[in-house]
This record gives sequence, structure tokens and C-alpha cells, in this order.
Amino acid sequence: MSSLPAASHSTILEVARDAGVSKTSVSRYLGGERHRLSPAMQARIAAAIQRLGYRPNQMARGLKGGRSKLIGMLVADIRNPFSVTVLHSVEQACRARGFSLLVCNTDNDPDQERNHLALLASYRVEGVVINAAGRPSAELKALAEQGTPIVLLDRSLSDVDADVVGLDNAGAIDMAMDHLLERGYRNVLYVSEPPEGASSRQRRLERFRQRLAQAPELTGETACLAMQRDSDALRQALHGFVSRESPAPRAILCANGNVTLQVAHALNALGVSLGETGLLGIDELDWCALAGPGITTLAQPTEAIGQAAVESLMQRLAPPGRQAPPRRTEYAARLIARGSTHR
Amino acid sequence: MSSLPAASHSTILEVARDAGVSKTSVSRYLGGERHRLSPAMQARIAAAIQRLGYRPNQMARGLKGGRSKLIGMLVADIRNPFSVTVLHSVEQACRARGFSLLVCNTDNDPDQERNHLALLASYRVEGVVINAAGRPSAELKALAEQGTPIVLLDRSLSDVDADVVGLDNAGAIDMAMDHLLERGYRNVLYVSEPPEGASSRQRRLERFRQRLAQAPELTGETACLAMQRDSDALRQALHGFVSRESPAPRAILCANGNVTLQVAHALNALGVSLGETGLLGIDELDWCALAGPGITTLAQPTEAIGQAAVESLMQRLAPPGRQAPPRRTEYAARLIARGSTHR
DNA sequence: TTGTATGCGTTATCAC
DNA sequence: GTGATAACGCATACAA
Repeated sequence: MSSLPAASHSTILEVARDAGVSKTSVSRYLGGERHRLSPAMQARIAAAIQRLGYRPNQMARGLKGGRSKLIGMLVADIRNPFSVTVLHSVEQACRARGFSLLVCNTDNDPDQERNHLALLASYRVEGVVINAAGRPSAELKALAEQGTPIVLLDRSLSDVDADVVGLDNAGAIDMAMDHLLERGYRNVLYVSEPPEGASSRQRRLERFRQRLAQAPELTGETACLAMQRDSDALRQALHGFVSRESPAPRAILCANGNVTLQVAHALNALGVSLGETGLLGIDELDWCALAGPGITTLAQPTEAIGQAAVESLMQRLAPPGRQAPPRRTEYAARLIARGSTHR
Repeated sequence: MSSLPAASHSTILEVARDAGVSKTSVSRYLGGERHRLSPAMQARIAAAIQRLGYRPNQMARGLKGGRSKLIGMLVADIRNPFSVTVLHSVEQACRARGFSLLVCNTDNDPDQERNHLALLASYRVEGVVINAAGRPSAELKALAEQGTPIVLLDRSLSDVDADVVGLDNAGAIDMAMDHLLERGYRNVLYVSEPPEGASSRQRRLERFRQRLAQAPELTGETACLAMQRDSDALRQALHGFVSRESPAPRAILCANGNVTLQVAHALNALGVSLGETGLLGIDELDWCALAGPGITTLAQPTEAIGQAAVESLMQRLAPPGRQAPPRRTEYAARLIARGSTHR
């Protein structure tokens, strides 16, 4: 009763022969048109498929119809928990709609981004979710001009006609500042990674400065540093801020999860006690409750963001009439107050 | 000067026409056989490609040659930092060799694993890296029988002829126990997620028990719980262990990073002070230095593991002669001592 | 309800 | 050196 190990992949033709029917019938059986086949034939085809261990070849399938059933996703930093959570939700949303996800990590490198984009194009992905690392490239424009739907995640790109899905950055900064003010902090250091090439960073920084300008009772400053590369600079900046004479209670606002992590490390090394010196970070991380008295954060609705991204794609995928103009979807952050902002 | 926006993808035929040459020549140009073409023709083809914004269609390529240039990866839990780091290194290694990575997250669900496996097969991936969630499925065996190289990551699978790459689990437990003993702990609670379906968990648990049996000066117990699902049970188990009368210094050994996280949360809630009660976790996490006095960990060489996995695949991909028998590659853990094991 | 013929974009096998 | 032409596995318009 043992079947021979199929040397290679069997084809629809072999199935057809084995079942004694035509290729077309098998194709129909597979393509969700079984209702048009006689029960007898269905049974024979099913048996043949089973017997041969047949698996349809998506490559060939995509060739003819142009439907690769593939969505591409460009992630700027796969090791960023925020990205991963969004990725997770994007993948689920895709799968729920019968698409697979081709994931590319760019490590925030524009060159890699371009290569990956070309790659995705070569696999004829039907849509692309991009957490952009660089400026709009020729590859991206080519993709857009070919009519491939594009959704920008977290970071928008000038000159690109695409939906953008992400956090309400200004609102998040507002929320953070309101919280810090309410808790009595009056001197705020805003720490960010370099904002060039990441619109969300720019937007947050900009809003922080606006808030500073609007609130006379508040003083503040900003520090933009490449976190991983020079942790020394970060430590120095923090040391300067923390040790300086200041009657106003101090707090540090971290522009994203990575910043929060690095700042927490630096403060830890400096022996700064959280709470007395406030600390608030954008992005919720699963360990934030564990560091010192707990770190107050602004959680992003990552699930919603991922789903919205795919939803956008799907709408542009089915072009019934005229395409709607690019849309911007912004989600509100959620404050999770912990000990680090409790004086 | 401006070119019309290419309505859709251009084909090799269009390039050929535009350049006034044959398809074959263009194909040769693309396929790395330029040395057989006259410089003049090369120039014309290059110009045409440029002009039309041509991108080869990998789908069609894979159809004829059978080379999809795709590697599939099954991740049991994409939100696990360990998995992500390995994924990152696998992706880099693949790209360095001209392959793309099709990533599938199974969320530790055997059903999803089977679906994803079928999917990968349908895309004719040339190799698969699997961080398995369940028992060997029919889909997996089909893949193996078709000759698709398979590498098992972290978790081995009985009945599957595949290379296995991962941690030296017994060695890691030894390392952990030696460290705990050296630091004076004499009563150890081993906390793990349910070991069923994850060979590495089984191996670690088994080794822990062996060590207990071998060391008369040591007492210990084990707790296997689904972390996320019932955090109550975990808290109770920890409470029981910590509050029980015991002259012997106590320590908790966490079987992986997720356990460490959940245990840290529970201990935090219980108000247990780390160090006095020892804590050691397998898997280094980027926040481990920040929780209390710092959590001692055993770091896995994730980069090496990812690279070794791809290396394995590549060797089996090129079948010059007879295939070597399945190989097992085990890497040693690295101890990072912190305050949580300092009494 | 079922089958035939053609084409998708590419590579490979020939011939010139 | 270069170019026809035949596959590759599948979907589909068309015919029966």
C-alpha cells in the first residue's frame, strides 16, 4: 500500500491523466468551480490529487493570470518590537485574504530598500506595505507607476501617491506633554533618533517644539542621536540634563521604543532614579513594567495599524471604478502610566 | 525626454523588439552570459532595459528553470525576540546568496504550520528553515520526499531526515546549574512552557532532572505552564516556591526568554527581591540589565545559528554527489552574569 | 458538464 | 555570436 516517493513535483497534467480527465477539469476543480463538475469526476480528481501528492504551482498560476497572491512588506528594522507586532498583524490580515507575505528587512538602509523593492517587483507582488527607510527611490516610483498599490507604514514619503497608515504623532506628543505637565514636570528633554528620512520622527520632534513654544511654564531641549552607534554621546547628554542645576522637575521624553531602551540603560548606568526624574516613552514594550518603578509609555495600536494597512491595499487591489485619492489613517496612542512619571 | 509611464510590466520580448534583437539574446544578457554577446548588442539591450524599466519576472523564471530563488522559513512565534534575531540572520544569509525569504509565522499552531508548509511548497521554495510548532506533518514529509532540503531550527522532529541547528541544550542547562551552584543556590525551581512539541524544551527539562538526580546537595522542582494563558497559575507556583520554608537558598531557572519575562513580571508583583531569590534565564533579552539588579542570562548565538541553518540548506541544494546524512549542529550558550544571581 | 487550444514570460535546445 | 522554437504548469476563451 505504500506509494512511491514522488521524485519531483507532479503537475496538473499528470493528475488529469491519472484521473482520466482533462487538464481543464482539474484546473476547475482547483479553482473553486467544483460545482460545475459531476460528483463522480470530483471524486476521481480528488483521489488522483491525493495519490500523487499534487500541489498547484503558484508560480505558474501567477504567470497566466498575473495574480501572484503575494504581498510584499518592507520593514525598516525587523528587530524593532513595534515593527514586529505590525508585521505580525499584517501577515495575519494577508493570510485571511488569501495572500502570502514576502517580508524584507532593510536595516534602515536605503540601498537595501531599493534592492528589496526591485526584488518584490520581480516576484510580481500585488501590493506593497512599506515602512520606509529612505527617500522615494526610482524603484518605488516604478512600482507605483505600474499600478502596484502601495501603503506607507508609520513613515510617509513625499512625492509618492500612497495611503499612509500610522500613529497620530502630534496627538501622541500632546498626550505625552499633557501627562508630564499634569505630573508636575516642567523641564523636558526630548530624545530622538535622527529624524532625517523618517517622517514620523520629524513630526514628533516638530510637535514637541511647538508645545515648548506654546507653554511658557515649560522649558525643554532636544537631543537627536544615533542610539546604537554612540551610546557615549547619549550618556553625556543625559548626564548633562540630569546634573544641571534646575528648580523645575525634570523629565525625559523618548521618541520611540528603541530610544526608551537606550535611555533606560544610560540612566541605569548613571544611577538616576526614575520618577524623581520623569521618563516617558512612545511605544509600549513588554518589559516596561519591570524597569525600576515601571516606565510610563504611549502604546501604539499596532494591530489596528497592520490591519488598516492591508485593508488599504485590498481596496486598491480591486479597481471597480476610479481610485480614491491617497488617504491618511492616523491612530491615537494610549497612555500607560507607571512609576517613572510619578514624583 | 519624458517616457510614458509603463502601463504594466514590460517583458523580455518588448525589450528584444525595442533593441532590435531576439529574445534569446536578451535572456542571455540577463542570465549572466554577456561575454558571449557583442559589445554593441550589450549596449543596445542595456539601453532598452533602461528605457522600458524592465524587470525580469521571477515567476516565469522559476517556471522554466525550476529555480524560484526562494527559501521558506517557518517561525513558531514571530514575537519571540530569539526567533526574530535568528530570522534576521537567516534573511541576511539568504540574500547574500541570491535567495529571498518567504517568512511564515505559525503562532505555535500545528494547523497553521501545515497550511504554511503547503503554501511554501506551492511557491516551489528551494529550501525550508523550520522552527517547528507541531509534530511532523504529511505536508512536511511530502516536502522532504520531493527532495526539498529542510533545516530544523531549535526544535528537532522525529522521523524527519533533516539537519538540525540549535543550542546545545544540555550544555546550557549544565552551565546554568553550575553557575547557580557556584553562587550558593541549593534549591532550584525550573519553569518552562509545556515541553510537548518542542524538542528543545524537552531536552532542557530532561537535563535539569538529570542534574537534580546527580547532585545530592541540591533540591529542586519543575513547573510547566502555558505562560500567557494562565499567569495566575504561574504566580501561584512562584508564590508557593518562594514562601515555603527552606533553609537552602532558592533560585528560579527559566527555560526561555518568554518564561523569563513572565516570571519577572510575577516576581515583581509578588515583591520578591532578585538576587536573594536567584533568577537565571535562557535567552538574552535587551532589557535584562534593567530589571531590578539585572537578570543573569544564557545568551544563544543567534547569528551563528541562522547562518548555519542557511549554510546547511545551501550544501544540500547543490547535490554534486551523494547527500551526506543528516547533521546536527549545536552551539554553546554564553553566560551573562548579573545581579539576579548575586546573593 | 466536459474538453481543446492558446498564451503567460522565461530559459534551454537546437540550428545558422 | 545570434536567433527561431519548444517547453515549463497553469488558466481561460471557446467549442462541443
